[in-house]
Amino acid sequence: MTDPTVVSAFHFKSESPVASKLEAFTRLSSDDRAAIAQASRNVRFVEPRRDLVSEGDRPRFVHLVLDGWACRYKTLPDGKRQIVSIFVPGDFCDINVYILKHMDHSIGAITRLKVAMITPEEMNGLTEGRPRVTQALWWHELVTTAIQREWTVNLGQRSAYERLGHLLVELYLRLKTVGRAADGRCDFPLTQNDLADATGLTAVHVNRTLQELRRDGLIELERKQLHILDLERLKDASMFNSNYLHLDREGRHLDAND
Amino acid sequence: MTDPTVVSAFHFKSESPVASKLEAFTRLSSDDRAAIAQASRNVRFVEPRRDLVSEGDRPRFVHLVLDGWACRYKTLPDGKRQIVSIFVPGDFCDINVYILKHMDHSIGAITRLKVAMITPEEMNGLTEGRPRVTQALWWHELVTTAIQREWTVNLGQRSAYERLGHLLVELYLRLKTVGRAADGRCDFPLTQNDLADATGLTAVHVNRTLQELRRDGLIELERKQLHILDLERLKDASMFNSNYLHLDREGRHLDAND
DNA sequence: CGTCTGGTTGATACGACTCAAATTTGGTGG
DNA sequence: CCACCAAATTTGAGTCGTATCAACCAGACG
Repeated sequence: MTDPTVVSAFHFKSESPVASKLEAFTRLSSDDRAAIAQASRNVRFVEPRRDLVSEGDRPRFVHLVLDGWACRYKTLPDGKRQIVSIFVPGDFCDINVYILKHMDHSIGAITRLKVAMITPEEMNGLTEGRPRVTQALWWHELVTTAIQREWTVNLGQRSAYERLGHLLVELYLRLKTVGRAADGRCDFPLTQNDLADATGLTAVHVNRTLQELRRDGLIELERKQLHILDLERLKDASMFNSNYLHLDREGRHLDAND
Repeated sequence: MTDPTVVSAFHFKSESPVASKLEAFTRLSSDDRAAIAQASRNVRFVEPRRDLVSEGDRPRFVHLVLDGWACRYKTLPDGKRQIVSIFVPGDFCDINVYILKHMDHSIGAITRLKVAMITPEEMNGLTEGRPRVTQALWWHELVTTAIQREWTVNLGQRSAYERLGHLLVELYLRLKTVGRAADGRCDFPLTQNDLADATGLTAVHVNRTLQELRRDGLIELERKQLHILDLERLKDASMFNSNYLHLDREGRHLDAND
């Protein structure tokens, strides 16, 4: 279906994904950008399917995803797993977590992951005297929890078909704001098992439902590449309203594509 | 089943519910308490089933629930409604919301509601020079989003029986930390319809499932009064792990009851 | 070339939904 | 205090979406 020779053409923006993300909310000065780079110079790599943070850990760093995908998940006593969030480049894991004594969930790498480890002191240094950055980080937190609420809606009210469609649209739009998606296409490293854990479905049912989405001409998904063929139709089919992403910055450049 | 003469004996604590809640995290000085009271003097009442905040509104105040119950909800184009959070006394609605342009959800009163309307300036005045309060508010936000994550798990992985059990335990424990519950008993103004919207079930199924919980001797629920007969068994039955409420303050007084 | 992970298919079972109606409860006014 | 009404709860019968279980297949990798 998709042309297999076209592989991952979306790393063209050399720009920092964090800066891109925060600029969805506000313009940053070059000093702001430099300060962000400065705070995130302590970098660590995590191999795919390994944990970055484990439930019960005492939080010591704020993590910032520089490259790759990760997920936040919780495991129940009976072994079931729920992915509660997905992190893409530019996402902070938990600004201010270090206030808590213990992590109540784990964070795992989906792909090979490049993350910045930021100490509380570095976070303070970053925000001190930079109200724009401080506000942008606040905005980031608010959007993160708005996404969490939308996931609650997704699981509570939408059918399997709508749930998957909604998740695909969300991830596509989030990747787009950090320059990792365009023209309906993006990398998509989640397995059907991951999708199942994120949507509260079984992998078997995810498989059949993805086939339906393909059959309806809404998506192509092959070899870890997602192609949304008709974003508007997919949005409608999944009752997607992007207001919860809060991308409506005043004076924001409106992209013609969508 | 329950003795109908025992009605709502849980308003015995005259203490401010906010202070109680924040003290689950840290000790407050009398100045801290006074400042909180000062910031929350602008009070408004909302009648049951009326909206306090509507989707699309520009946020202007931080709201603080002083008395009564409320819920955050989202409505889908097809008319379905998902309750994504429940607010009980002592809960802030959205610290820092005013950063966003528009609300992406509504907040509705379940009972008659007494809320404080706090301006951004008053919030600043409250936190300025009061690191303990600032930290406590941060903690409040972190716990609120941890609860949101747990709801995602609840909807994604738990059966109807577990979901309802989990929700009842959570609300009981939250009420207990603000002195509105004890001995397994608390006010419980949610209708079965509300429970359905919160758990992603239908009201009919909620009804049948509550009957199961009663039949198993786990709860009594009548006339807006909940009585959890055996908290430990109910926790087990619903795979409840309270770590996400982050009530593990160092040196915290341990209540013998549970 | 064998192994492994991820994806696909088929048959069957069950939890939760739907629709429809009856019953109980709580509030209101006469 | 009772009659009435609307809201909330309860019950029953039938259906459907998604889970379960069990194979099988394809490509990636060492």
